[in-house]
Amino acid sequence: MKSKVEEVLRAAVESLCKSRGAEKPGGLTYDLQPPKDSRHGDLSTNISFRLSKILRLKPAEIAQTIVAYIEDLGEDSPVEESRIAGGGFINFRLRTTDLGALLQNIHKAGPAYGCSDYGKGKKVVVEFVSANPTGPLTIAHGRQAAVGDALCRILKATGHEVYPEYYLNDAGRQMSLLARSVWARYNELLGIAVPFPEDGYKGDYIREIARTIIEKEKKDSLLKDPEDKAVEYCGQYAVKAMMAWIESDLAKMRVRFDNYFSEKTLYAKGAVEHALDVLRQKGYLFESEGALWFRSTDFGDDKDRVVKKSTGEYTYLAPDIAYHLSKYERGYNMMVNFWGPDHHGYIPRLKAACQALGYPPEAIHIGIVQLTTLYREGQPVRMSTRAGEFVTLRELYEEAGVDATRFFFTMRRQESPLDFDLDLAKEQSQENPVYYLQYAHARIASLLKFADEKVTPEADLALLSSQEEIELIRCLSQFPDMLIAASRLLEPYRLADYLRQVAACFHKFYSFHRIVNEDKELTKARLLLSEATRIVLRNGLELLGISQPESM
RNA sequence: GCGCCUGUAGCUCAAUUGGAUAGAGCAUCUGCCUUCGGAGCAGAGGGUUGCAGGUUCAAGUCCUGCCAGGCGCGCCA
Repeated sequence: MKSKVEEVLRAAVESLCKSRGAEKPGGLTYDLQPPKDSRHGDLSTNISFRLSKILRLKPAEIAQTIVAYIEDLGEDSPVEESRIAGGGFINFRLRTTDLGALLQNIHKAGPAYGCSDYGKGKKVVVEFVSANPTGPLTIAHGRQAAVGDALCRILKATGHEVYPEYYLNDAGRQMSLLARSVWARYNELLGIAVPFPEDGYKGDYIREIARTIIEKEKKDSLLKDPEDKAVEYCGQYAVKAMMAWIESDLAKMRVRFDNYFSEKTLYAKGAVEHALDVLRQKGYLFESEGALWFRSTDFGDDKDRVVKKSTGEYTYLAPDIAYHLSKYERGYNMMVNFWGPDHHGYIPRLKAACQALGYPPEAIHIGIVQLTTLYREGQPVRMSTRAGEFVTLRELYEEAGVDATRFFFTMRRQESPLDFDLDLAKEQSQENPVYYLQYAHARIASLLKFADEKVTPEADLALLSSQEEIELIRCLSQFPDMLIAASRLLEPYRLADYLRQVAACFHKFYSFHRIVNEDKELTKARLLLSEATRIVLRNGLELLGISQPESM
């Protein structure tokens, strides 16, 4: 529908330009969108304002010419009415027959309604969570998981080829720290004193892992090995155990990854040296003070960065560059990373590295998912990683439920910090926004069951003429465009917000109008509208990873 | 000190990226159940968008300067 209006608008502008003897302006940008206030119409454009500079005419005059052109089309015009308001905005009201046809399309498309080919040709790797396997997932990771996964689902629905990926830091200093922590606990449990590493991991789960090693490996068998071998074994065992834990949390949260990309394999394949070679060949590496540097300032970073220390060791950046080169080499033409806020200073240097490797800057998206503060009885819940006593993601979803947890995590723009009200999330009542959506879905499901009549697309949709009905249809019509916006801006919260609107429109419609009534034709039309609403709610909730109950 | 982010109703947040009278939820108050699910609906109050300038047809949004808060600033990961 929108595209038809767009076409007509373009033709009108062309004719206007011709009559003024002006060139058709090439880089003209303008909006054609549903207005904030729906009383203005179904679609609204600011094109006259944009044209007025170029054509040196008053916006109102331009608007009049365009409206006249469209009105001359008569029956061929896709709009029923065009109006000028606010000094030059043009508001269009669509033909209601088109709105009715929309319901039939939704009915026909079913689960596919909302999908588009907007992202056609985009092969996108989405990297998120990527928590170090040195401890359980925290609620910070949980939010990244919910946001990242929802985004993957949305990107997929809008036609992107999507590859969710988890970067597994299974090498480097933190790994050896983990290994030595487990080793120390292992010995401790056997009554042997081994000094606990400074900055080691002190959580109880380390002791748990040590305990399982003792149980599985016949008590003290590790003691027979040379110590470095035993420590290495502890490390490997611990990573496996941690990842099993992490993966089971992710599965419970309905978060899917295609690939766990191991940092260790980068070293094994010589990928780090390879990546540095690529940079060296392009002239972005130099030596200074005995270290090897990457000239990231060529790409807007505020200082150059060391990639290989004077000791010969790599910095964290080096394998990361190699990892991102591998994304490039694996053929992805778009890259999305979600990181925690502690990494935000790291963005410029990695972006610089990606550009140096040849990624076009517009294909690189590195977003920050801000922290979550839990509230219980109005008080923030203290979290401290140092003491080893933190609220894990598991504790959270077991207490609040996966549906509420996922919804709360995604309902706000990800780059603003989130207050998570535990009491509210657990409440099975009107205040809880998750239930508001799910209730709407359940209500429709039960209604359709009650109606005892199959929903058919053959209905006289002109009968749906009340304000509440038209508002609802209009709301449903925006689903595909809304998903495209969420994709383009990489902001899943838009979907959460939109679904609340859908539910509100439906509840209003439901309380104003009796759906099953004596008028058979009207009943048919309203049932089709109800079913279309259910389809949008179902598809939308599915994209957020939230269940769609038939009854509650 | 330098850099980045944030500041919108009592609270938590929106505002289609420069568009029309700044909107939702919660909280407060007032109404609505003999009929399809009241986990719902209708209505009311609540704002100098941190402050002061500037840019233009149009500024919560852009530019400058202040004020307040958060984060980052290793040959750490």
